[in-house]
Amino acid sequence: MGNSNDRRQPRLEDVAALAKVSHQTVSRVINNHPNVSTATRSRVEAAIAELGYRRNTAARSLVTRRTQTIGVLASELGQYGPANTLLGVQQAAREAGYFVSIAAIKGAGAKAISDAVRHLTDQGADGMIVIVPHDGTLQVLEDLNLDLPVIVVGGTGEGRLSGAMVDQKLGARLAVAHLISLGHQQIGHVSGPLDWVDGKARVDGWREELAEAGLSDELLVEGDWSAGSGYRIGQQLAEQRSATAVFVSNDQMALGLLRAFGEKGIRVPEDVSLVGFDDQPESAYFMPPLTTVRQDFEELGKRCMDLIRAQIEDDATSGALVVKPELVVRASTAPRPLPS
Amino acid sequence: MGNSNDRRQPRLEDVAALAKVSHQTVSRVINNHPNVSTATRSRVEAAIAELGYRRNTAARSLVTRRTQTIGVLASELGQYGPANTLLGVQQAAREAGYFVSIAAIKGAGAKAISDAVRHLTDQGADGMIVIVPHDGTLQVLEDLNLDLPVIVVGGTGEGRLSGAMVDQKLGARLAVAHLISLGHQQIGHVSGPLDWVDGKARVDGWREELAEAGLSDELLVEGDWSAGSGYRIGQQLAEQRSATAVFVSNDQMALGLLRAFGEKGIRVPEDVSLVGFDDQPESAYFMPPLTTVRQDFEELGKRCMDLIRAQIEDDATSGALVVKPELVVRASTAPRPLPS
DNA sequence: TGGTCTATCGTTAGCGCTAACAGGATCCGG
DNA sequence: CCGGATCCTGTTAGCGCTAACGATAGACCA
Repeated sequence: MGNSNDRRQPRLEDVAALAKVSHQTVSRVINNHPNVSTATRSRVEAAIAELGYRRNTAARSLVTRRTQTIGVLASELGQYGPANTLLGVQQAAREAGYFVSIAAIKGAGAKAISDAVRHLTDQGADGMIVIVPHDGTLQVLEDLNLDLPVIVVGGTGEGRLSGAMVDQKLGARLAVAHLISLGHQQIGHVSGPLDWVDGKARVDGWREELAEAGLSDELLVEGDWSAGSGYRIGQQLAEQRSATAVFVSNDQMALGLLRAFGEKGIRVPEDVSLVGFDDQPESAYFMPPLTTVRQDFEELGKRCMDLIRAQIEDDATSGALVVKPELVVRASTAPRPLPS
Repeated sequence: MGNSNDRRQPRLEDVAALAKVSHQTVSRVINNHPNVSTATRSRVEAAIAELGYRRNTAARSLVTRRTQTIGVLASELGQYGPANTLLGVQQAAREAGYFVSIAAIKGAGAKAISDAVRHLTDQGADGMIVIVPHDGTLQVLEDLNLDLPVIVVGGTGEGRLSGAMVDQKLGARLAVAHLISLGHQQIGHVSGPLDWVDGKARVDGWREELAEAGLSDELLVEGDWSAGSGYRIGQQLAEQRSATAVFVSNDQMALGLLRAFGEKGIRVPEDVSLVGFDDQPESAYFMPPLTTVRQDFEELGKRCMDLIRAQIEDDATSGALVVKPELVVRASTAPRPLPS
């Protein structure tokens, strides 16, 4: 069907020949250089369209020393948050004419990270976005001392590595404030791993809000983000029965708690109120539907892309770095039960 | 710290000078050409190590006309299945020395698809893996008439587009056979959208297994994969009370059904048995823990990568294309309740 | 009218690499 | 001791593009 001539893809030269100009003029048209007359410009554009010319990225990269590629270093890509952040990055990247190359890692070992980083730099990535929200990662990255722009999703801004983030502390405070407003006084927290930046930030938010209300922050248990850990912790909490409300650091663990409570005959929200974090699509269909804190991961990804583009292109402008989370009240929270 | 001289990255020439050979010999060492003496090879390798030389991908691509990049076209990347498939692809790719570039699309419009494809080909991808399990996608892709290897995840093998797949029909039959073995005779099915290849295949499996057992296949309702659709359908089914068991085409919808049934006072599994599909990590913590069909998405991704590599490198060998699913029995299925 | 300036276009070189060929050394059988 | 085969290495050209500079023509002012 496609009448392919000898040469596979047309080159600048071919377009130039057809438009009766030099290949350099064609290059100028493509790159929107100013000094091209309207007449030749349209003649060239016609030739480009006729031949279906597409610029060869490798050749361009070779001379410009830019690959127009953003490397994304990610772990836990199977999870809702990271996957959607990647989605946001990708969308913003494509709109800006960048390619997105990914390197996934399992765990957060120094070698795994440096291997992945090397993989991305081997490809000549112009910048790197890191979606590995583990404390250790930041250290490893700093030690690698890379000479390309690096943006860390959820980066704290401390050290050299900056990034965009959802205001985790605020999210936690929203959740706790909601519980307090319902009259709860014993408010526990099932946290994520404390060596994850987000996990720690949510603990801090929980603490601060409690402190301001003069409430105790003793009921803290550390989970590992998984529903399984939520389940095990839920079983413990069910035994103790010390809290009337629990702020859980993500929706999966909240699901685990829900099941553990259900098995022990503890009703949610009648006996204990529960607030999660993330607002995955499924959370609205838990039993009961989960009150939780929504994070806009896609927006987060977009902001990161904007940031790194600003760094690469040396553009001073850049949008807000902090995305605001939002409390979504559903049916897993209720006023504090009367002490009986 | 890093004593960076004038030139940013060392080139072949620099290595050659240090090792006192020609740049071509260095190239031979890097590419493992046979005709290099052991002495010079080790001398070159030492020089490479000393300078920290890394081959320039753009330059190599320019001359070899290979980018060592696999483009992944994906939709629904936020979902468990696609995200984990991507993970598998990425792992296998990195091991094989390939880069993975992604293009995500929303929906399955012809324009969105062709834009994404163009984006990937613009980068010079050597091959493309498509994780858009929508019927229409296949047609659009065929019409684009691409001249690079394309592998479709879950591809049926019909038409020109081949791919690796999990045996969906088998998975459905496993689920239904399990229900039949428990004595159920009215076995309904909540399917995915019927214009999705996987959705249709699971319907077929459900039908076939029922037919072999001489049971009716009238109880079919079409969902849209979301928990919300499962919830709405569950409400309907609760009214009808015609089935004693339901095979649901994915775990999210099963979650929706679970909640609808719970609200209507229908107990699972005492009144109705439920089987899902996918086995997401959370499914073990549903109430009750969900019996479901496990798919190994990562393995699927790996197989696809193997396949496309074989096509690119013109290697005849290739592993099995069909990944076997596996029934995971938990607590959402029980023997048929005695008719009362 | 002549000179300078500007807008437009062409020519040349080179980014870093691999393919293709060329050349020298070594080895072997006759 | 010589011809060719074999192994190793170097030289040359070119992949497709952009940057830098050169060249030309018209505009504009003194």
